[in-house]
Amino acid sequence: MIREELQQIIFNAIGKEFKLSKEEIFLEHPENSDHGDYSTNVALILAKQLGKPPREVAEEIRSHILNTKYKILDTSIEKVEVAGPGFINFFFKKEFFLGELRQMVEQKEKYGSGKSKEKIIIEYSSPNIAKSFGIGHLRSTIIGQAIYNLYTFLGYKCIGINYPGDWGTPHGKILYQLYGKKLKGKTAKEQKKILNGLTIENLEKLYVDFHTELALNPAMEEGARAWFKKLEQNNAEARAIWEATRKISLREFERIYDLLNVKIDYTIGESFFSAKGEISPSRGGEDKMGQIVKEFKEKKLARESEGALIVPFPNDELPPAMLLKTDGVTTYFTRDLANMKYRMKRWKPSTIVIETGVEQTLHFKQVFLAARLAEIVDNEKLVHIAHGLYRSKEGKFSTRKGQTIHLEEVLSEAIERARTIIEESETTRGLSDKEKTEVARSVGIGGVKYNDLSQHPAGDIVFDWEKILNLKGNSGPYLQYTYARCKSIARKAGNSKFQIPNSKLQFSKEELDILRLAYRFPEVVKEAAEKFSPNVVATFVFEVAQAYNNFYNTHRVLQAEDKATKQSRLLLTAATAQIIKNSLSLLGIVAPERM
RNA sequence: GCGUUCAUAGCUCAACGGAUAGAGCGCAGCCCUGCGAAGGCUGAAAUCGAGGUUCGAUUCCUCGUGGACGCACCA
Repeated sequence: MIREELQQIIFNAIGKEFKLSKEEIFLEHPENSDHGDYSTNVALILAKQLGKPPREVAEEIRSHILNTKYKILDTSIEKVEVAGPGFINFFFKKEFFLGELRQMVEQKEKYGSGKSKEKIIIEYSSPNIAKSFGIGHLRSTIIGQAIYNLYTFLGYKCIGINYPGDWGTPHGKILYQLYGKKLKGKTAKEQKKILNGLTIENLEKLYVDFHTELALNPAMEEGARAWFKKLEQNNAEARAIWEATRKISLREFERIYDLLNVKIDYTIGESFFSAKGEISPSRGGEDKMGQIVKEFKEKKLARESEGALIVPFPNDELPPAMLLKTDGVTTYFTRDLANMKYRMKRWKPSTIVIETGVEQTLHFKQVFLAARLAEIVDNEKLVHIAHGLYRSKEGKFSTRKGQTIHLEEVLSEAIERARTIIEESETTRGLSDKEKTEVARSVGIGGVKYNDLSQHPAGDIVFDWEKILNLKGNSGPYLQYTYARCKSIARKAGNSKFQIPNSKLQFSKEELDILRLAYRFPEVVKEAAEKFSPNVVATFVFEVAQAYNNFYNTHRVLQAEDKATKQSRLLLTAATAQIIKNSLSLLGIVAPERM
């Protein structure tokens, strides 16, 4: 990667006595192209240490670079300049851009990919059983999937895990409601029939009703707890109802994942760790929670407090976390530790990434620290990606009050809007009804995904129908449209082979703008992965598309002035299409050839 | 009360301590007898407040203001 090569030659020039590692050498793309393609401020930093004027230091670095026989000086670099207070600016040769262009069209979907051999676990999605898939779970699902795609692209062996909430007291509530309202007094056979006919909406309504009715009848709380206890004790009836609700939910989630083009390698829910052996013998259900409690006791990391078993942290770095409640029941802290232990043992990853909402930040700090104290993990990297929440203009959505915005509703609405535009558009005239349906799906869903992924994961997202369904401006459809436009031109040109234009060819400003962006794709991917921020890719690809559209509106491709120009513009068009397609693919967005 | 985090244009968001703070929506105007107008161009419009560190601060530190999230028997 060109960026790394530049860092290397600067590193060689500044000498090892300065405390800057190669990776710390700051290189930016100046906004103003007069300042070059890359710019570094190292001279400004070193000037302080040396007590010399910054420009003088910059000049020294510059001549050191120019006086060393680097290959890229011949092949790629036009000039190196010292500018302003002491920036060193690098300008690229046309040959460099042409070389990158060639790689884009030759390497296609491999352009920018990496060869890491590390293993990384990514936990994402993790919806709750017996609730419909809300807009809130969209974030974890698609951010997690994008991270998965990014790391896979960089060569990592990724293990994607869905960790659904299929255990705990909320399930007691569902059981209580189901039994009391639908199953009471029925024979086993009748019950089975009723359970088979249930939908996710039924379950969700029961859950919401539970909380409204609870206000009038506080005894329900006790009833729910009793049902959960039955479940824990392997009561056959409780188990049958629970299994049924779980099955309904998982089937529903599969449908959504399919719609979203999300692929998850393993679904291992909370019950896997919580339920005792008898419940899930086929899944090796030994008492994983008990083992954790035992281990923490033996290592003297846990102590009793007010009747509960807690894990205090050294120097009160974090508030204590609870392993066992006063009634002896484990908590989700215990569960996540068991989870960590299980994953370390089964996969031996170098990194574990967990993607959840921000509200769990403290919890995962506690889990990670406790896991280190207990040596469940060693040098492995533990990362919690905490995404902000979807909220309405009024505040947070509450499942309990039934305010959830159903993802499916959003998706159908988006698909419908896309369909309307497709019907009006002339560009899709030749498409069959089936193809139009397919395109509407890609565009509608792509828009919803892009709306989410283009924002920094950490921030909250204000849910706005108009924005999420927007098909114009900085949106998924804008990118898809630009891609389809490029493809259309290629089709009209007969998809002829490209000849790499010779370096005498002059590029217009608009063409250079695209070239100066497109080659950054590999470093953008790397940065997005390192920061666990898919929005870095989104911002980048939007800029590329903008640059292309600007070019498109100022120059002709098919009717270019001469043959050589036409060739180079076709090449540029093909490369742009490739960059857009690769970027969208990392974001999990489909790029239709026509729309 | 304590902790974490955020505050950028009317709205929704970018910006790795760097050069003139970028976009989108919306608003005002312009551009298809030429490759896809789901497009392009032009314009108005912003760093919460007060200090500090720095050659240079939206970015780092302190204080204040306002919001979000969390702080042991929900996950």
